[in-house]
Amino acid sequence: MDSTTPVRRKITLSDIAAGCDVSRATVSLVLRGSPLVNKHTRARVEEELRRQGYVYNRAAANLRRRTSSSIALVLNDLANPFFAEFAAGVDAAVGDAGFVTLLGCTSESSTREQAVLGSLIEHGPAGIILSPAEGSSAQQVLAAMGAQTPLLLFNRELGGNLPEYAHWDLLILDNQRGTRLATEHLISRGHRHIAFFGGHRDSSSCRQRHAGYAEAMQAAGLRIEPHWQVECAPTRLDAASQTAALFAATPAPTAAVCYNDAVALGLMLGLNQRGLHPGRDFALTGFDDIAEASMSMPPLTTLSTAPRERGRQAAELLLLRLREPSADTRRTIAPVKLMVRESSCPPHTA
Amino acid sequence: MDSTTPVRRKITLSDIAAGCDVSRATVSLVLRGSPLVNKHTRARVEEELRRQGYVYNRAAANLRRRTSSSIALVLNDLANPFFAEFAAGVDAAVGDAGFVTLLGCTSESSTREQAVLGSLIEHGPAGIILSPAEGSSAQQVLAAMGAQTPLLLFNRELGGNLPEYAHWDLLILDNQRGTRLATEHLISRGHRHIAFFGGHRDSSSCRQRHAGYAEAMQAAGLRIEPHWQVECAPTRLDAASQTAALFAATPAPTAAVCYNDAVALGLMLGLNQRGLHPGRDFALTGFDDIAEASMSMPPLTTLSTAPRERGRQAAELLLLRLREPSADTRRTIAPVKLMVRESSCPPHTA
DNA sequence: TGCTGTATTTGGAACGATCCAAATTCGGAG
DNA sequence: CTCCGAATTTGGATCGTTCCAAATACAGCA
Repeated sequence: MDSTTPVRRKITLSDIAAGCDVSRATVSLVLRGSPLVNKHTRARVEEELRRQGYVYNRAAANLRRRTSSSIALVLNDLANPFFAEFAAGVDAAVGDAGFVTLLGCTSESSTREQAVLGSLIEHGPAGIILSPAEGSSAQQVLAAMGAQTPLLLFNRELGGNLPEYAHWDLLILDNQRGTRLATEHLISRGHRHIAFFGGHRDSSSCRQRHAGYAEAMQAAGLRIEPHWQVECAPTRLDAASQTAALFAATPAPTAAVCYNDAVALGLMLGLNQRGLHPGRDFALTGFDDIAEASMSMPPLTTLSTAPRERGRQAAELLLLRLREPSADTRRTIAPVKLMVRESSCPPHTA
Repeated sequence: MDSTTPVRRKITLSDIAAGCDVSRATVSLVLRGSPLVNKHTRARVEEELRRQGYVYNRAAANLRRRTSSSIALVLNDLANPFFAEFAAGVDAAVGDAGFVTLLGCTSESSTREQAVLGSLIEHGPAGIILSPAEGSSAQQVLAAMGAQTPLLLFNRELGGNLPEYAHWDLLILDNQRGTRLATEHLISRGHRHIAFFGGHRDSSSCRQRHAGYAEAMQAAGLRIEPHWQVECAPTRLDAASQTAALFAATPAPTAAVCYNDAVALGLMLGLNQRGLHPGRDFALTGFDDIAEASMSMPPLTTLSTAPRERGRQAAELLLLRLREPSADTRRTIAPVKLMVRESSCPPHTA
């Protein structure tokens, strides 16, 4: 039975052991590259492994060794390019560390999140990376996954207060500093009437981004008109349709700090529909630096978050925790970088 | 020790059995909802499960039952929104079927693909969904994963000839019909000079899309000038920079069928840079109908592929195969739908 | 040859669940 | 009471690997 022939039964250690007349223990040692085995024996065993087309059964090994070789990744929205890039980064780092990624999507539903966590936890991952669904709470998450498995929270903090014994690390973007930089940049270009556009006030990242904007405005002694603060879903479509709200009263803003790139691109669309040229008649900034940001018309000034890099970082933080299970809880705030492009022009009237 | 207290050792069946004075077998029956156990016993056991905060060890169960509860998903490029949506669809369907998704990204490298497959196969997935990296061959894939595990190929066919005993199903888009429809549409709008823009000729999907274009042109008795066929990487950036090639000789095309949406959006950019207004001075079509297609300026005429739906479909095809391991190999060609939008205007001169 | 120390090899008991055949309990019917 | 069949429960083997203590092989040396 050579390696190109399909076999019915799965080949196990015992098959190999029997095939070259050694014990299972010896074969196991060969598989793990132990220096204990004789060179000659090793060669014979390796030949037999190839010959029978053996595949290692990691689940059985994990059971015996009481270890795990997987990391669970639970995302609120994989279809979002930001999270897709993030996932790619996580998977790369997880793979490099010899683990495998268990994926779960929650579609922004905390009910589904509980179900997904419950299902993944039964597969005994070494740790979990979770980007929580909107409105999911610490109690819910704890109930679904227990306190045994290390957790790294990404992107959002959880509602409710988490139990002190759960070692839950955190990795978030420096949202507040990001929008502060963007706002300061617009101010330095001469804008005085600056809006904050998009996002939902009940998400922690939106609150933080709004805070950065408000901070910069206040520091510059600039007043914020109520109609300059427009909420909308973080999608292009909704952003475009909310554009009118910015111009519903006077004074109209001459620039807007947008919740994220999708919103900013939608706002561009809405501006165009009103006959305004973004980057000439109206300045705006985004957040995320998604692939399209540099390719839009005009190219979008935004904050680069390097999602793939964040993915690697998240995985590495979790792996660190696995190595030191009782180390202090880490709160990591990833820097963001202002990418100045043409959308953040000076005011048209200036 | 109540459920909110962190525990050191993992709770097993035996702990529960000991805790309420029944045998392990009985607890196992309760866990699986067997009708054999007495109502009263069941209640006692369930109470104890809650009390000790038991988590099912699916790996151990799988070992004993010689089953698997995971599906591996191996993608050439997760950062691409098309595949991200696809992955979300796969994960949803896989989850609904009670399986869990094992993720692997190959970054379009067939070497990495082998490594990823080799690592995933050790976790014993019930089946694999693979969107092959460019240039990966049937022999390579077979060597990495063996012939035991059912495989569903998505999106691309493999180079080399696969062994007849491997039951490898296939799900691809109706690429050729898609571009044929797009080309016919442009012809019906009055275009005669139509280019095929973007993609690499060594990918099977690009060849199929080109074939659809050529078929429609030939059917309409239209000649194809050599400089109307421009290759470029399927990215906005490269597409934009290759725009000039279309106008390098006369007659210049008045329209282009693009390899995909990313290329089409890049071409729009390139046209703008040359002072041409896409959708007025030049018509173009894309492929994929990514989220931005309907939001671009002008909105892009393209072929809808419903990637999330394709993900569900892929998962379901694989699950079907699991149920009937020796059924005939299936080759599924998913329909695409022409979405007519403003980018496919009639010729400017007309 | 016998002895010692190092190099290799090995049986059998885990890991945490499930299967299965056999044992036990239970509620009537006779 | 006793006996029978149905309802419940159970011990022990098993899945494929690793661990561990103990067995064996092999050299070199006196």
